Amino acid sequence: MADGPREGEVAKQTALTALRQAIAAGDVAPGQRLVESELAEMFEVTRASVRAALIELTADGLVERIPNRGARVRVVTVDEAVAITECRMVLEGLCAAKAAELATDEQIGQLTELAERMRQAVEDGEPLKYSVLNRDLHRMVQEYSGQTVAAELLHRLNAQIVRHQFQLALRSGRPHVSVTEHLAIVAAIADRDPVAAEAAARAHLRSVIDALREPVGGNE
Amino acid sequence: MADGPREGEVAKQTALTALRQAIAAGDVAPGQRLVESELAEMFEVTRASVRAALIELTADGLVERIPNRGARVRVVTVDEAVAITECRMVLEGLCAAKAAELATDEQIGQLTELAERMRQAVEDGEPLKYSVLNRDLHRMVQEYSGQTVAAELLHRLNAQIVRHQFQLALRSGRPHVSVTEHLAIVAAIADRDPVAAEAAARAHLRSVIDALREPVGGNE
DNA sequence: TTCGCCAAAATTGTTGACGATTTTGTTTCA
DNA sequence: TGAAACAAAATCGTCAACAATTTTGGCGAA
Repeated sequence: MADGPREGEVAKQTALTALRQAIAAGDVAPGQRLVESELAEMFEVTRASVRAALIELTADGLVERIPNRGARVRVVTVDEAVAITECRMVLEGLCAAKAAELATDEQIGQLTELAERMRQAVEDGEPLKYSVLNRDLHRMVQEYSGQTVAAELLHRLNAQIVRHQFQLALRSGRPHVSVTEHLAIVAAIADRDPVAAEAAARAHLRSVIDALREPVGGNE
Repeated sequence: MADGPREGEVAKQTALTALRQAIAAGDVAPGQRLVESELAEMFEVTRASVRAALIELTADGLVERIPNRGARVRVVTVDEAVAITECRMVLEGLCAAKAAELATDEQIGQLTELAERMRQAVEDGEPLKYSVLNRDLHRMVQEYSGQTVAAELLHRLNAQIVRHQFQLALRSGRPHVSVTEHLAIVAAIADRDPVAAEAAARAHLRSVIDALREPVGGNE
């Protein structure tokens, strides 16, 4: 559970980061009511700080606030998750294309090295490790693209669907189809081919969308 | 300038809408400091309400807030405007493609009618009218795409670059090149051709990017 | 019983005041 | 003269109390 204020941090930041983490970790169920006074006591800050944090989280799309009726963690339906992933698809496509244009040789080396580690992780049957590397790869492509605006948008969108992404990662067989798509993205960037890179990124996200739509498959 | 609180509206909403409008209308210069107590007095609300509004506007990317040092309206450089428009490019491409898939016959009728009015406005040399119709068209495509997530993202991105868009609209000759691009988008949607619609939307935004990069041309 | 009404409780919205931090202007010393 | 140290002002961050709103539970009448 969430603990008290961290030393040296201001109150609002305390509440903000604590709430963010609690939502991301699933400590608070989707749809659960977030009573300001409760949170204030829990995080050992005042209501004003909690309030400020809730307003910010609302803007981030993580919580829902109804006037005079309080806040609750927003429930993201599968349809919404699909819509969000469609946006991710085009935005990550943009990043992949720009990364193919702008990445330095050293950055491409980092990417290919990471891709190899991903392949290895799948081969060794380590889905957790693969999941971490997966996240790293997406972040790396965003960074190397130089497109901070798209990266920022993607960061927000990802925060909204952590739950769905988590569920997806648990599906058996998912890493095997996913890894080849990732390798294709890296290969296209290494080839300095923006069009192929965008196509590969979009193909990957398209496959994620299809997986989201499918009924829950067997988990490992 | 902004007036006092509107009857029946809560204080925070008052401050929020007033500030939004003031920034959009350019009543506050970019980079100008936004002192909470000043705004509170100006809008006749308390500091807490102004604070809440500023936090929300910060999340929207309209103002910048530095801890203990206050808020100021964010200045969007040309480079940032380009990056934002690149994101708009892929997102509007997505909307155009989905609109081509999902739009009803009646909605397509609305689009073609609007396109005709745009053509007419350019022919009659009414750039202001064209600008309004332009905005309407983009909104309509977003609505008909059913992609509310993308529409929401685009709404935010547009709010950040109103100043640049305004400057762009004043350039002579701009409507003439822009209108054919718009007609192409509508035509592709009417043809129910998602690929062509996306390509047309992206071509249009690509042209906007090029225009943004050019030094300020002759204004009318 | 069931519906509408009213009062009590819970919760959010607002307010003014206090404390902390940063900036600015001034003084002092090398 | 120039820079460091200090003091004062401005401004943001936090707090506890109060007001307004919504929800909940009970009561009585049809």
